[in-house]
Amino acid sequence: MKQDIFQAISDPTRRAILTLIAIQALTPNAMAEKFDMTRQAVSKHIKVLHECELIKPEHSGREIYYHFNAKKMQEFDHWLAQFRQNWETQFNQLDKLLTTIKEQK
Amino acid sequence: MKQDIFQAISDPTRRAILTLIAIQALTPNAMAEKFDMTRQAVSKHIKVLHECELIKPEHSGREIYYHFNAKKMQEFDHWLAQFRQNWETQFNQLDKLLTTIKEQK
DNA sequence: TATTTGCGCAACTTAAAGGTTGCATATATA
DNA sequence: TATATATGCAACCTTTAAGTTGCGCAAATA
Repeated sequence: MKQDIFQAISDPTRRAILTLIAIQALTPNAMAEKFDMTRQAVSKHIKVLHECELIKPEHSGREIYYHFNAKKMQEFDHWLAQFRQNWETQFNQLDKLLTTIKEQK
Repeated sequence: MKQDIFQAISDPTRRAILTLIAIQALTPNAMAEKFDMTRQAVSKHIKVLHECELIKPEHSGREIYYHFNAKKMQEFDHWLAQFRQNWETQFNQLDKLLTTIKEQK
């Protein structure tokens, strides 16, 4: 099944993996040591992250180092962009309101 | 159950609702007309979005207009921030590589 | 070569999530 | 006041997702 990037980051364990990976590439075993679950469980999360290209494997003998794919993470940024103007507007309106209250004093 | 903002946006229907709401506040019925599902199904999505404060209700008689809460959406932006530096770095490295290749020609 | 180690795949269990229908409540309108 | 409309809540069904155990394969090592 083709994974969805939004669904991929909805899981807290996967978000933790991404945070780890963003600092340094790790093998599945290395990741599993950080979490209170079996290696296979972590491996399933890796599969999800890999399928939606949030991480990239680098083979080194029988070990696999997974790297963070920042480019893919930018898809969020693009999705968020549609709301960015929205919250800037809301804050400008808040500023106006605060200024008005100030002037009334 | 306290809803998680990441889990809330993982659903495509809820993302569509947010996109609609960001432009204009809507009632549950108005939203339901946009989707191919029952009003109750949409209502459950509204409940999820409301519990994690991504939308805010405004009562008007027997109708309820739900507004987009941009401030809450910024939580994503903050989470993304930890990766932003990361992808900027990766792109700088790409720039360096391209420059090197150019110079070799 | 025999054995250990790192990894992925498959089958299974359990919990959660998205959808439905039905019903209760509050407001608007005839 | 009687009726229609807008909404939320509860019960139920079905699918999916997260976790487990067990197994097979490839690479490193004794």
